[in-house]
Amino acid sequence: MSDGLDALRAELTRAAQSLGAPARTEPVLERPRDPSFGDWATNLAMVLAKPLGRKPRDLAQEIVASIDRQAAGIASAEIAGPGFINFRLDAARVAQGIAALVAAGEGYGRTTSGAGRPVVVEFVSANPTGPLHVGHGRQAALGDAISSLLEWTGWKVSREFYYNDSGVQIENLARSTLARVREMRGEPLEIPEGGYHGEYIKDIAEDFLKKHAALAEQLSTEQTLIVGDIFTMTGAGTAARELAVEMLRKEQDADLQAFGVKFDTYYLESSLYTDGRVDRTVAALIASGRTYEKDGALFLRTTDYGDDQDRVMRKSAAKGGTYTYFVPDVAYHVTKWERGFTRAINVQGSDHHSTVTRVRAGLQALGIGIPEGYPEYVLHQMVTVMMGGEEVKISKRAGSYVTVRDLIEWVGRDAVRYFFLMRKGDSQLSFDVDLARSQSEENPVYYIQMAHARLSGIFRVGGIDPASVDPAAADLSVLADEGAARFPEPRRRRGGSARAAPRGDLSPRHREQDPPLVPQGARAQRTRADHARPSGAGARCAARAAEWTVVARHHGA
RNA sequence: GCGCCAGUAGCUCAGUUGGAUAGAGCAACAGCCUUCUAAGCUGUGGGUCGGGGGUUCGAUUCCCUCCUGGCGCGCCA
Repeated sequence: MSDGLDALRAELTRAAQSLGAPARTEPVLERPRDPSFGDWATNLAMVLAKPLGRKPRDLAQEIVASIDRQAAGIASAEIAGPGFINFRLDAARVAQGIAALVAAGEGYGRTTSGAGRPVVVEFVSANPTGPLHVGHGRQAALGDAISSLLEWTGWKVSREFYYNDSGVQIENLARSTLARVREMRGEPLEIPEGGYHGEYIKDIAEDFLKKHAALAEQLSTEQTLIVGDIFTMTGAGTAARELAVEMLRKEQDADLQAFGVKFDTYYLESSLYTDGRVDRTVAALIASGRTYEKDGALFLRTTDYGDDQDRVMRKSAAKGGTYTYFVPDVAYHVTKWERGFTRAINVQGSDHHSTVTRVRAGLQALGIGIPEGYPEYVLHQMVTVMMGGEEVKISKRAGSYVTVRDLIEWVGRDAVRYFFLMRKGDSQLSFDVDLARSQSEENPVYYIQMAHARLSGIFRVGGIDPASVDPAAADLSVLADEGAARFPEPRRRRGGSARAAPRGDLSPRHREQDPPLVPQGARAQRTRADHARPSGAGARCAARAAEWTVVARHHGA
């Protein structure tokens, strides 16, 4: 998409070339720190000073003299500071941008830079061992926003959820369920070590009693509870596991639906075992010569790829002889590559950051042409939930942690998503439930909602249908602040001082300086009225709403 | 002890590839408004950019070091 500055760039490039600049010189345009300097600025003269061996300000003089203002679409060019050149855009050019914005409607700002290339974004990827917690919520918000941004810029995005439905956690889930079943049959409750204490396990146990009465009967007379991993457990263990995983997957799906997140694909870790991919991956890694056996365990030389120690792939017989977590994860990422995803992004909590090196090392050791930085990781810091000035840690249903569902019930879906995107992932996030619920200007969500409500109110009172406004018939030159036309670039706030206000600011203070309103037909008149009458409040609302939207998207990136 | 992330106004946070006088919201203070939704409007004050070195014409930004907080350092996931 053109940002309307191509003509200016072309003029600058031409001017630079005529001064003898290196062939690949590309003029960089940026927003001046202080809007009173102008709309755009370039440091071109300073960049050229060194290669040309001349003073920046002299070069700036010649560049300015050389530019064809008409062709570049600018009203003025001024030299400032050590050699910056400040530009003011031509009002007609700005109006063109606004007309283009209105014409493009909701599609404004879309680009095709992704060129339809495939990318898989993996996020949430919870164990099916309980309801989603707040960390999953942050991932869901981030992952979904990243996916939307990629779609917006022309990528073919697949949102993927990886189910860790194998391994020790699932064994614990099955054992916890059976412990609850026995409790319901009158035996003392003994939740196994590493087991799950949440209320939801009781629901599963109840279902188990209904569907597997015979197994439950048998269970109560057994002296020893099931042993072995998910591949060797039988009878009640298998039944409990299958039932629990099924119920919890349904529950997680319901949570995600309530959160408004939809996945394109769900990938089951267990399938990597059943279809032989894990074994094939291990065989390929052994064949690569990057593995060795020690103390009865199989190691991968991850230190060859920057890890601080080699990692166990297959545990020794004494520890069960199973594969460690990252082995199926490597096999899983091979499938992403083989499914044609030349780009893969994983959204995870920073508590998993130690797996990054391991997975990448495994993929490199395979030597099948996967790039070194594959997959990309977006790691986010931890979330704490605050209510009444204190940290909340307990959820009624999950027991030991606050769930996504809790947050949605407390403050609503949109507010939850907004609060998760409000901070960049690198920062720890304190989720203030009271703030998210409050109807005050301190709550950004409420602020945005009010902006929309007030704008709608203005149209309603004015008896105007916004859709009926024809920008082609309107005098857009009254809208000389080009801020809105620069979407999706994050808008720089213009500060509170009068000096900083751009030309044609629609605040009351500036209105009297605006050009007189000359009717050009009823429609045009109404269009101006739409924008001019609300003046300070309306324009500011719109600008702020746009800012928040852009800021939210920006943070999502 | 090692690795990753963070530390910017009273509070919560932005700050793009190294660039001009480091910004916003809220809070504080002053003035104004009481006809369109008062989320009032306008203005003012407020900073050793965690500390100290270094590179550079120029550092919140890059490098080194120290301090503080979070997370991770398992044949757990």
